[in-house]
Amino acid sequence: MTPAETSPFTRKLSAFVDLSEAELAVLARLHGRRRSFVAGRDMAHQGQSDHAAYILSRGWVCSYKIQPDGTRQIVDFQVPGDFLGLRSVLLRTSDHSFEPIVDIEAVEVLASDLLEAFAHTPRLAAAVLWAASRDEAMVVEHLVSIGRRGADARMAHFLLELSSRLALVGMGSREGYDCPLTQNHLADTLGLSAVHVNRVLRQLRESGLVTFQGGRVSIHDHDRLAELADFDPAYLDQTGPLLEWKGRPPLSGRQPR
Amino acid sequence: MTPAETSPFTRKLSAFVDLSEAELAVLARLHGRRRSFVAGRDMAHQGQSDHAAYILSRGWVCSYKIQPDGTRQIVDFQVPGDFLGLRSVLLRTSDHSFEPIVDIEAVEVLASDLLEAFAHTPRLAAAVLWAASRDEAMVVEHLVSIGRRGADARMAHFLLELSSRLALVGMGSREGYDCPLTQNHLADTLGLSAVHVNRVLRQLRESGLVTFQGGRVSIHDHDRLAELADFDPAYLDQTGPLLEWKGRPPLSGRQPR
DNA sequence: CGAAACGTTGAATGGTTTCAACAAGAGTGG
DNA sequence: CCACTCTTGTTGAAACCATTCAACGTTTCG
Repeated sequence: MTPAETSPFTRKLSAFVDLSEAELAVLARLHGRRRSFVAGRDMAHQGQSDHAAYILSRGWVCSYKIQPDGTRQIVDFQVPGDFLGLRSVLLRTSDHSFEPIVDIEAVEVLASDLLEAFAHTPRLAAAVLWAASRDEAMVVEHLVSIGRRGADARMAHFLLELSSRLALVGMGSREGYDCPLTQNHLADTLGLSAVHVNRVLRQLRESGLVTFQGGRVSIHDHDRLAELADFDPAYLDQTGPLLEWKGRPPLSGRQPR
Repeated sequence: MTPAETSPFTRKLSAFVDLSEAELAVLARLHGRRRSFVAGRDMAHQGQSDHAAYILSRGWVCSYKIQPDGTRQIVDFQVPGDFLGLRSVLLRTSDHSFEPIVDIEAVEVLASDLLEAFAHTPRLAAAVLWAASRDEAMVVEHLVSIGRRGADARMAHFLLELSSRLALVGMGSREGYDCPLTQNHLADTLGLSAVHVNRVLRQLRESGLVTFQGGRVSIHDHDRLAELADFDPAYLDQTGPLLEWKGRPPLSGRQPR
């Protein structure tokens, strides 16, 4: 399989864990029914338990929580190659909602198939567990961002994180990437008002750091941006899971860049 | 075993999952070497990989991240009965540091023992996984708090969450609990300055909602406090993990209060 | 074409931080 | 035992960052 044919999901896992032919085959068989969802309409509601999990193949999704007063906080985003609702499947609880940012395509993964695959291919289980752990690390970094960084650093950090994530699945580079988010999405993500997001973006643009316009993020000065954001991609680049699985040798990861 | 003899950890798990005698026995055997740590000195440093996990039996710990500019963000707290460094063990990565708030006592859990127990007692694995998932839900709620709640609501929410968690292991009630945190801890937790924490506490006290003084949290008006905080304990009270483990019947949880 | 969502900008308001000063208690060493 | 320091808590005043309100331009879409 050439890289062009591999799914973003396979591509992401392969970047960190050397999977064997057999394991790749199990991964391929895992892919079930293709499903589409239209932008804006929720996929699952807060509290509702939906037993389906998906691997996102095209489009962007955000997961968020709404408060009684109407304000919302976006917890994180899923881009192609990311798991969606993994915890809902494993634990039958879904404590937040999912909204497709644009029309999306996803492959359904049945809980039974997943557990079956895990049982036969422990390294695959470890790889998926690693991906879940990486997601959690992103939420923690998000928490730090909102708690202890100013609005400009928050924005810079967020845009850089997206850059790294998208580059991993071949959807962007150090120079920039396409991004379907509105300023409202950014506001709900960063804990700011939409108005202030606009001002911060202007300031970053006028400083020659980044431009966020017309669905495109153009990074003009990656280094100064990373410095402003205090961005250390270590939490994204961790060498794969070193979990030893009952006597088997630990998974070998590739060297992070 | 009478409740008085059970460890806080067992007590916590039992509150959500009906464990059999055999499973309880495995749990008890899991308990390894007792270790103590003194207040203030870090248990493990950011980035350093320490393969030990612990179950906290006495005292409080916080996990946090420090930024280059010296500010820190506390991600969450561990109280008796909580796991400590579970992810470090499973994935050999530790992306934040642990600081004992007071002198603590913890039981070491070896990764090998844990995986062994999981293999023989899948329901135990599910129970621990459930606990980990609950921790993650708390981090998400924390994120929402910092992102979308005012300082007073944040404080109220945090104090109420602690109340629920401590009540579960018999260390507090609706009326209050002992709390060794300083106002600095609160500030680093809630993303506020220490000075402002002081003002917020005064305001809450003068409104007759809650008093935080001399290592004691006294909740005077639980209902009004919960309303201010927009506190919905659902994310803490979830009925246990419903994970079906390869054909076995799902775990039965007790009814949440 | 009209409506609705998104983006943009100014001015006023306000929540939070910073700076500064001081009080109280704990721990330290002379 | 006392001075000394360090941490924690407390309060006031000024400065600042971010929000709110309001108005308007632009684009999209039915």
